[in-house]
Amino acid sequence: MPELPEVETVARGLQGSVAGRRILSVTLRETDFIDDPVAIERELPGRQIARVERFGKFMLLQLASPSAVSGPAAATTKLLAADAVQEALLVHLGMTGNLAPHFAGQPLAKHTHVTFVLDDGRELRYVDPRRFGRMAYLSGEALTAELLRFGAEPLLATAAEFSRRVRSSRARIKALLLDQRVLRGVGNIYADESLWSARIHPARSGASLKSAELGILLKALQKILREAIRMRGSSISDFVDAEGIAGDYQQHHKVYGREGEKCFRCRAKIRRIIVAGRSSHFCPACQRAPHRVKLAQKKMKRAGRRRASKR
DNA sequence: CTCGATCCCTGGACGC
DNA sequence: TGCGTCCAGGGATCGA
Repeated sequence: MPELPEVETVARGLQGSVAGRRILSVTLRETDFIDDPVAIERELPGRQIARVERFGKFMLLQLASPSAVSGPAAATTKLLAADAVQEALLVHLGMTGNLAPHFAGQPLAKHTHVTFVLDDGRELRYVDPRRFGRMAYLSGEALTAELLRFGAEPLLATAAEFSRRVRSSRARIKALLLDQRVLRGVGNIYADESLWSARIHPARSGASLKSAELGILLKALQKILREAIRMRGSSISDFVDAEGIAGDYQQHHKVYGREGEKCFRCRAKIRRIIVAGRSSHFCPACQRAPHRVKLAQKKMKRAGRRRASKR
């Protein structure tokens, strides 16, 4: 499941392997995950991939304008701000997406939905069994508007702005971490890992959190994301990067996927509950439940006893 | 505003 | 071996 570190790993790989290449032609197969397939077929052929960057969980394949001179200079032009990008192919990997170059002669993997033929005998192929991904060609104001929907980059966010966004909401912190309008790029794994690190229960409301706690949480999140990027992401299910290499960070998960195992800090059993519709892994001893969760638990226990005594 | 529910989709795990 | 069922979760959407 590609989240920020996994997408960063793929984007860096593509920046190294396909930036500067020109797209000669496009072949689409399944298109239900593409915003406007016709626009892709119309706009991409003949265009040069100037640069590949990550934006939240998206990859932005920035396109050089058709008249631009190809070559190293064009490929290394640094994009300073999202609103400076004129045209781009947005690619979201969803749960099972993979975007990687292949030699043209190689057989097509099952679920290959998009093929971009490149000018060097390779093809950039998008493979996505579940099609939870998204692909869109956007330019100008439409591109700007799309990018503005998202919150701060987690690695660049300041404690003050993070704190402001979280504390003004009564939603649960787990939901807020997953909300791409608050921070862009955090998914289920890194939300759980950072909450464990900061000893915050996933069901705490944003408004209930102290600024100091949120400062610790953001620092923890940033440290975990940087570490995960260094290890090329977490490979659970079958994530591999643009070179086909698996990540290693899953070896370092402290709570994700460890239900029933012992907490590395206090040896209590890691629990899994559903928060914000997602599996949430946490240590019940290190991450204290908010009052209303405790009340709900008591209520359930009372109900359980009533049922038992009726028989 | 925030919630849960539902849907999208396939593959892997699991029980029988 | 095969078949049915459940689950994984990022995101959109809808009604409460």
